[in-house]
Amino acid sequence: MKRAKKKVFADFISQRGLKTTKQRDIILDSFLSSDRHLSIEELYLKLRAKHQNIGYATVYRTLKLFAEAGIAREMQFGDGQTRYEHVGEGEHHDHLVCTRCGSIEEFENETIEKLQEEVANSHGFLIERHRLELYGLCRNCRK
Amino acid sequence: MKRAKKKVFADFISQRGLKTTKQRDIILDSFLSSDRHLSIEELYLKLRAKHQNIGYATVYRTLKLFAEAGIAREMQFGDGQTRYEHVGEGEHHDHLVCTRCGSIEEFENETIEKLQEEVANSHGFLIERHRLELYGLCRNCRK
DNA sequence: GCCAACATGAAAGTGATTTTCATTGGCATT
DNA sequence: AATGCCAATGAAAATCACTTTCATGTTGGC
Repeated sequence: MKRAKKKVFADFISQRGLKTTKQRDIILDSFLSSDRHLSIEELYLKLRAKHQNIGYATVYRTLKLFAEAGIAREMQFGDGQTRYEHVGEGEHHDHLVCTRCGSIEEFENETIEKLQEEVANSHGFLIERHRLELYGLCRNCRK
Repeated sequence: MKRAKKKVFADFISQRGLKTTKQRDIILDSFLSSDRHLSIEELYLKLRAKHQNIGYATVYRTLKLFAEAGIAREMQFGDGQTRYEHVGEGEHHDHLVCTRCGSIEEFENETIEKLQEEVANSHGFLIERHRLELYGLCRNCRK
Protein backbone atom coordinates (compact mmCIF):
# COMPACT_ATOMS: atom_id res chain seq x y z
CA MET A 1 0.00 0.00 0.00
CA LYS A 2 3.03 2.22 0.30
CA ARG A 3 3.56 1.20 -3.32
CA ALA A 4 0.03 2.09 -4.25
CA LYS A 5 0.28 5.55 -2.74
CA LYS A 6 3.60 6.22 -4.40
CA LYS A 7 1.98 5.32 -7.68
CA VAL A 8 -0.95 7.64 -7.00
CA PHE A 9 1.42 10.48 -6.24
CA ALA A 10 3.63 9.79 -9.25
CA ASP A 11 0.57 9.85 -11.50
CA PHE A 12 -0.64 13.05 -9.91
CA ILE A 13 2.76 14.66 -10.48
CA SER A 14 2.93 13.75 -14.13
CA GLN A 15 -0.69 14.62 -14.86
CA ARG A 16 -0.08 18.08 -13.54
CA GLY A 17 3.18 18.56 -15.40
CA LEU A 18 5.08 18.75 -12.13
CA LYS A 19 8.47 17.22 -11.47
CA THR A 20 9.92 14.40 -9.50
CA THR A 21 12.56 15.64 -7.07
CA LYS A 22 14.80 14.15 -4.42
CA GLN A 23 13.00 16.13 -1.75
CA ARG A 24 9.56 14.92 -2.74
CA ASP A 25 10.72 11.33 -2.75
CA ILE A 26 12.30 11.65 0.65
CA ILE A 27 9.32 13.43 2.18
CA LEU A 28 6.87 10.91 0.74
CA ASP A 29 8.90 8.00 2.07
CA SER A 30 9.12 9.55 5.47
CA PHE A 31 5.44 10.41 5.54
CA LEU A 32 4.36 6.93 4.51
CA SER A 33 6.51 5.26 7.11
CA SER A 34 5.34 7.53 9.91
CA ASP A 35 2.61 7.49 12.44
CA ARG A 36 -0.67 8.70 11.22
CA HIS A 37 -1.50 12.21 12.48
CA LEU A 38 1.96 13.64 12.18
CA SER A 39 2.39 17.36 12.56
CA ILE A 40 4.47 19.24 10.03
CA GLU A 41 6.93 20.17 12.72
CA GLU A 42 7.35 16.53 13.70
CA LEU A 43 7.85 15.42 10.14
CA TYR A 44 10.29 18.23 9.49
CA LEU A 45 12.41 17.29 12.50
CA LYS A 46 12.33 13.64 11.55
CA LEU A 47 13.51 14.56 8.06
CA ARG A 48 16.25 16.88 9.24
CA ALA A 49 17.78 14.05 11.25
CA LYS A 50 18.76 12.35 7.99
CA HIS A 51 18.69 15.10 5.42
CA GLN A 52 19.97 18.49 6.49
CA ASN A 53 19.16 19.95 3.11
CA ILE A 54 15.39 20.04 3.22
CA GLY A 55 13.74 23.35 3.90
CA TYR A 56 10.73 24.06 6.03
CA ALA A 57 8.84 25.58 3.15
CA THR A 58 9.37 22.50 1.03
CA VAL A 59 7.84 20.27 3.69
CA TYR A 60 4.80 22.52 3.88
CA ARG A 61 4.45 22.67 0.13
CA THR A 62 4.91 18.97 -0.32
CA LEU A 63 2.35 17.99 2.28
CA LYS A 64 -0.19 20.25 0.62
CA LEU A 65 0.59 18.44 -2.58
CA PHE A 66 -0.03 15.08 -0.91
CA ALA A 67 -3.40 16.37 0.21
CA GLU A 68 -4.23 17.50 -3.32
CA ALA A 69 -3.12 14.17 -4.68
CA GLY A 70 -5.49 12.48 -2.25
CA ILE A 71 -2.97 10.50 -0.24
CA ALA A 72 -3.06 12.73 2.84
CA ARG A 73 -5.64 14.77 4.70
CA GLU A 74 -5.17 17.94 6.73
CA MET A 75 -6.50 17.80 10.26
CA GLN A 76 -6.74 20.18 13.18
CA PHE A 77 -7.16 18.94 16.71
CA GLY A 78 -7.02 22.29 18.40
CA ASP A 79 -3.40 22.25 19.51
CA GLY A 80 -2.53 24.93 16.99
CA GLN A 81 -0.68 22.60 14.66
CA THR A 82 -1.92 21.16 11.41
CA ARG A 83 -1.51 17.42 11.23
CA TYR A 84 -1.63 15.21 8.17
CA GLU A 85 -3.08 11.75 8.22
CA HIS A 86 -2.84 8.98 5.65
CA VAL A 87 -5.83 8.49 3.41
CA GLY A 88 -6.84 5.15 1.95
CA GLU A 89 -9.45 4.84 -0.79
CA GLY A 90 -12.95 5.55 0.39
CA GLU A 91 -11.74 4.99 3.92
CA HIS A 92 -13.22 7.10 6.64
CA HIS A 93 -12.84 7.22 10.37
CA ASP A 94 -13.25 9.46 13.36
CA HIS A 95 -10.98 10.22 16.28
CA LEU A 96 -10.52 9.79 20.00
CA VAL A 97 -8.12 12.50 21.11
CA CYS A 98 -6.51 12.26 24.54
CA THR A 99 -6.40 15.66 26.19
CA ARG A 100 -3.62 14.58 28.52
CA CYS A 101 -1.07 12.72 26.41
CA GLY A 102 -2.19 13.89 22.99
CA SER A 103 -2.52 10.38 21.58
CA ILE A 104 -5.02 9.93 18.78
CA GLU A 105 -6.98 6.73 18.19
CA GLU A 106 -9.29 6.07 15.31
CA PHE A 107 -12.67 4.44 15.14
CA GLU A 108 -15.45 3.79 12.69
CA ASN A 109 -19.13 3.48 13.37
CA GLU A 110 -21.64 2.81 10.64
CA THR A 111 -24.63 3.59 12.79
CA ILE A 112 -23.39 7.04 13.68
CA GLU A 113 -22.78 7.76 10.00
CA LYS A 114 -26.32 6.71 9.16
CA LEU A 115 -27.76 8.92 11.85
CA GLN A 116 -25.74 11.83 10.55
CA GLU A 117 -27.31 11.32 7.15
CA GLU A 118 -30.74 11.32 8.72
CA VAL A 119 -30.08 14.52 10.60
CA ALA A 120 -28.76 16.15 7.45
CA ASN A 121 -31.77 15.04 5.43
CA SER A 122 -34.19 16.42 7.95
CA HIS A 123 -32.48 19.80 7.52
CA GLY A 124 -32.36 19.63 3.74
CA PHE A 125 -28.59 19.51 4.06
CA LEU A 126 -26.25 17.60 1.75
CA ILE A 127 -23.18 16.22 3.55
CA GLU A 128 -19.84 16.42 1.75
CA ARG A 129 -17.70 15.40 4.68
CA HIS A 130 -17.78 15.44 8.42
CA ARG A 131 -15.61 15.46 11.45
CA LEU A 132 -16.31 13.75 14.71
CA GLU A 133 -13.83 13.96 17.52
CA LEU A 134 -14.19 12.77 21.07
CA TYR A 135 -11.86 14.53 23.48
CA GLY A 136 -11.06 13.06 26.86
CA LEU A 137 -8.78 10.59 28.61
CA CYS A 138 -7.41 7.51 26.92
CA ARG A 139 -7.16 4.17 28.67
CA ASN A 140 -3.67 4.89 29.98
CA CYS A 141 -4.29 8.41 31.16
CA ARG A 142 -7.43 7.51 33.10
CA LYS A 143 -5.54 5.52 35.66
CA MET B 1 -32.19 35.16 28.76
CA LYS B 2 -30.14 38.16 27.75
CA ARG B 3 -30.83 39.31 31.28
CA ALA B 4 -29.76 36.02 32.76
CA LYS B 5 -26.47 36.06 30.90
CA LYS B 6 -25.76 39.62 31.86
CA LYS B 7 -26.30 38.61 35.45
CA VAL B 8 -23.96 35.64 35.09
CA PHE B 9 -21.28 37.88 33.65
CA ALA B 10 -21.77 40.59 36.29
CA ASP B 11 -21.41 37.99 39.02
CA PHE B 12 -18.33 36.56 37.39
CA ILE B 13 -16.78 40.02 37.18
CA SER B 14 -17.34 40.85 40.80
CA GLN B 15 -16.32 37.42 42.09
CA ARG B 16 -13.00 37.84 40.37
CA GLY B 17 -12.46 41.38 41.55
CA LEU B 18 -12.63 42.68 37.99
CA LYS B 19 -14.29 45.86 36.89
CA THR B 20 -17.33 46.91 34.96
CA THR B 21 -16.42 49.06 31.99
CA LYS B 22 -18.21 50.77 29.13
CA GLN B 23 -16.43 48.54 26.66
CA ARG B 24 -17.43 45.31 28.36
CA ASP B 25 -21.05 46.41 28.50
CA ILE B 26 -21.09 47.36 24.86
CA ILE B 27 -19.37 44.18 23.72
CA LEU B 28 -21.66 42.00 25.81
CA ASP B 29 -24.75 43.70 24.42
CA SER B 30 -23.52 43.34 20.92
CA PHE B 31 -22.55 39.71 21.41
CA LEU B 32 -25.88 38.77 22.95
CA SER B 33 -27.85 40.40 20.18
CA SER B 34 -25.81 38.80 17.43
CA ASP B 35 -25.99 35.65 15.45
CA ARG B 36 -24.56 32.69 17.15
CA HIS B 37 -21.15 31.70 15.72
CA LEU B 38 -19.82 35.18 15.23
CA SER B 39 -16.16 35.56 14.42
CA ILE B 40 -14.13 38.09 16.35
CA GLU B 41 -13.51 40.04 13.19
CA GLU B 42 -17.24 40.23 12.49
CA LEU B 43 -18.05 41.34 15.99
CA TYR B 44 -15.26 43.89 15.92
CA LEU B 45 -16.54 45.42 12.70
CA LYS B 46 -20.08 45.45 13.98
CA LEU B 47 -18.89 47.26 17.09
CA ARG B 48 -16.78 49.77 15.21
CA ALA B 49 -19.81 50.87 13.25
CA LYS B 50 -21.26 52.41 16.42
CA HIS B 51 -18.27 52.86 18.69
CA GLN B 52 -15.06 53.96 17.07
CA ASN B 53 -13.29 53.83 20.39
CA ILE B 54 -13.10 50.09 20.96
CA GLY B 55 -9.81 48.37 20.28
CA TYR B 56 -9.19 45.04 18.66
CA ALA B 57 -7.36 43.73 21.69
CA THR B 58 -10.25 44.57 23.97
CA VAL B 59 -12.66 42.57 21.86
CA TYR B 60 -10.34 39.57 21.99
CA ARG B 61 -9.83 39.92 25.72
CA THR B 62 -13.49 40.39 26.43
CA LEU B 63 -14.61 37.38 24.43
CA LYS B 64 -12.13 35.23 26.30
CA LEU B 65 -13.67 36.54 29.47
CA PHE B 66 -17.14 35.57 28.26
CA ALA B 67 -15.86 32.07 27.65
CA GLU B 68 -14.37 31.91 31.14
CA ALA B 69 -17.61 33.19 32.58
CA GLY B 70 -19.41 30.40 30.79
CA ILE B 71 -21.66 32.49 28.57
CA ALA B 72 -19.71 31.88 25.35
CA ARG B 73 -17.76 29.04 23.79
CA GLU B 74 -14.81 29.19 21.40
CA MET B 75 -15.24 27.25 18.18
CA GLN B 76 -13.14 26.56 15.11
CA PHE B 77 -14.69 25.53 11.83
CA GLY B 78 -11.53 25.38 9.81
CA ASP B 79 -11.74 28.76 8.11
CA GLY B 80 -8.86 30.05 10.21
CA GLN B 81 -11.03 32.23 12.41
CA THR B 82 -12.13 31.59 15.94
CA ARG B 83 -15.86 31.97 16.41
CA TYR B 84 -17.77 32.36 19.64
CA GLU B 85 -21.18 30.87 20.17
CA HIS B 86 -23.69 31.52 22.91
CA VAL B 87 -23.88 28.96 25.67
CA GLY B 88 -27.03 28.13 27.56
CA GLU B 89 -26.96 26.00 30.74
CA GLY B 90 -26.13 22.38 30.10
CA GLU B 91 -27.05 22.88 26.49
CA HIS B 92 -25.17 20.99 23.87
CA HIS B 93 -25.45 20.78 20.13
CA ASP B 94 -23.56 19.96 16.98
CA HIS B 95 -23.24 21.81 13.69
CA LEU B 96 -24.15 21.74 10.03
CA VAL B 97 -21.67 24.02 8.26
CA CYS B 98 -22.40 25.12 4.72
CA THR B 99 -19.24 25.07 2.65
CA ARG B 100 -20.67 27.49 0.12
CA CYS B 101 -22.35 30.28 2.07
CA GLY B 102 -20.74 29.65 5.44
CA SER B 103 -24.03 29.46 7.32
CA ILE B 104 -24.05 27.35 10.45
CA GLU B 105 -27.08 25.46 11.70
CA GLU B 106 -27.31 23.54 14.94
CA PHE B 107 -28.77 20.19 15.77
CA GLU B 108 -29.02 17.77 18.65
CA ASN B 109 -29.26 14.02 18.52
CA GLU B 110 -29.45 11.91 21.63
CA THR B 111 -28.87 8.66 19.83
CA ILE B 112 -25.61 9.83 18.33
CA GLU B 113 -24.44 10.94 21.77
CA LYS B 114 -25.25 7.51 23.21
CA LEU B 115 -23.36 5.77 20.44
CA GLN B 116 -20.39 7.99 21.06
CA GLU B 117 -20.38 6.87 24.67
CA GLU B 118 -20.48 3.26 23.57
CA VAL B 119 -17.58 3.72 21.19
CA ALA B 120 -15.58 5.46 23.89
CA ASN B 121 -16.32 2.73 26.41
CA SER B 122 -15.21 0.04 24.05
CA HIS B 123 -11.85 1.83 23.78
CA GLY B 124 -11.52 2.44 27.50
CA PHE B 125 -11.80 6.13 26.74
CA LEU B 126 -13.47 8.72 28.98
CA ILE B 127 -15.17 11.51 27.02
CA GLU B 128 -14.83 15.04 28.34
CA ARG B 129 -16.30 16.78 25.34
CA HIS B 130 -16.77 16.21 21.67
CA ARG B 131 -17.26 17.97 18.41
CA LEU B 132 -19.34 16.81 15.52
CA GLU B 133 -19.58 18.88 12.40
CA LEU B 134 -21.21 18.02 9.10
CA TYR B 135 -19.85 20.02 6.19
CA GLY B 136 -21.75 20.33 2.94
CA LEU B 137 -24.49 22.31 1.24
CA CYS B 138 -27.38 23.85 3.10
CA ARG B 139 -30.91 23.80 1.78
CA ASN B 140 -30.50 27.08 -0.09
CA CYS B 141 -27.12 26.37 -1.61
CA ARG B 142 -28.14 22.97 -2.98
CA LYS B 143 -30.50 24.50 -5.49
C1' DG C 1 -12.10 62.60 46.60
C1' DC C 2 -7.96 59.33 46.87
C1' DC C 3 -5.41 55.89 44.85
C1' DA C 4 -4.11 51.04 44.08
C1' DA C 5 -5.41 47.84 40.89
C1' DC C 6 -7.57 46.80 36.83
C1' DA C 7 -8.70 48.03 31.85
C1' DT C 8 -7.76 50.09 27.54
C1' DG C 9 -5.76 51.11 22.79
C1' DA C 10 -1.86 51.29 19.83
C1' DA C 11 1.77 49.11 18.59
C1' DA C 12 5.06 45.52 18.97
C1' DG C 13 5.55 40.59 19.43
C1' DT C 14 4.30 35.52 18.46
C1' DG C 15 3.93 31.25 16.20
C1' DA C 16 2.30 28.81 12.42
C1' DT C 17 2.13 28.99 7.77
C1' DT C 18 2.82 31.21 3.11
C1' DT C 19 5.10 33.90 -0.23
C1' DT C 20 9.03 36.02 -2.52
C1' DC C 21 13.04 35.74 -5.06
C1' DA C 22 17.37 34.37 -6.66
C1' DT C 23 19.25 30.11 -7.75
C1' DT C 24 19.18 25.19 -8.86
C1' DG C 25 17.60 21.29 -11.17
C1' DG C 26 14.16 18.11 -14.07
C1' DC C 27 13.35 16.71 -18.45
C1' DA C 28 11.64 17.19 -23.34
C1' DT C 29 13.84 18.59 -27.24
C1' DT C 30 17.58 19.23 -30.18
C1' DA D 1 25.39 15.42 -24.49
C1' DA D 2 24.09 20.24 -24.71
C1' DT D 3 20.09 23.61 -24.64
C1' DG D 4 16.34 25.93 -22.78
C1' DC D 5 12.24 26.42 -20.28
C1' DC D 6 9.70 26.14 -16.55
C1' DA D 7 9.11 23.96 -12.03
C1' DA D 8 11.28 23.38 -7.41
C1' DT D 9 14.05 24.74 -3.68
C1' DG D 10 15.81 27.21 0.55
C1' DA D 11 16.40 31.31 3.13
C1' DA D 12 14.40 35.08 4.43
C1' DA D 13 10.64 38.22 4.46
C1' DA D 14 5.76 38.54 4.68
C1' DT D 15 1.19 37.36 6.35
C1' DC D 16 -2.50 36.12 9.37
C1' DA D 17 -4.81 35.60 13.53
C1' DC D 18 -4.04 36.37 17.77
C1' DT D 19 -1.47 37.90 22.28
C1' DT D 20 1.36 40.80 24.96
C1' DT D 21 3.46 45.12 26.30
C1' DC D 22 3.31 49.54 28.04
C1' DA D 23 1.97 54.15 28.87
C1' DT D 24 -2.27 56.18 30.02
C1' DG D 25 -7.17 56.15 31.54
C1' DT D 26 -11.02 54.26 34.77
C1' DT D 27 -13.20 51.98 38.47
C1' DG D 28 -14.63 51.31 42.94
C1' DG D 29 -13.37 50.30 47.94
C1' DC D 30 -11.82 53.22 51.52
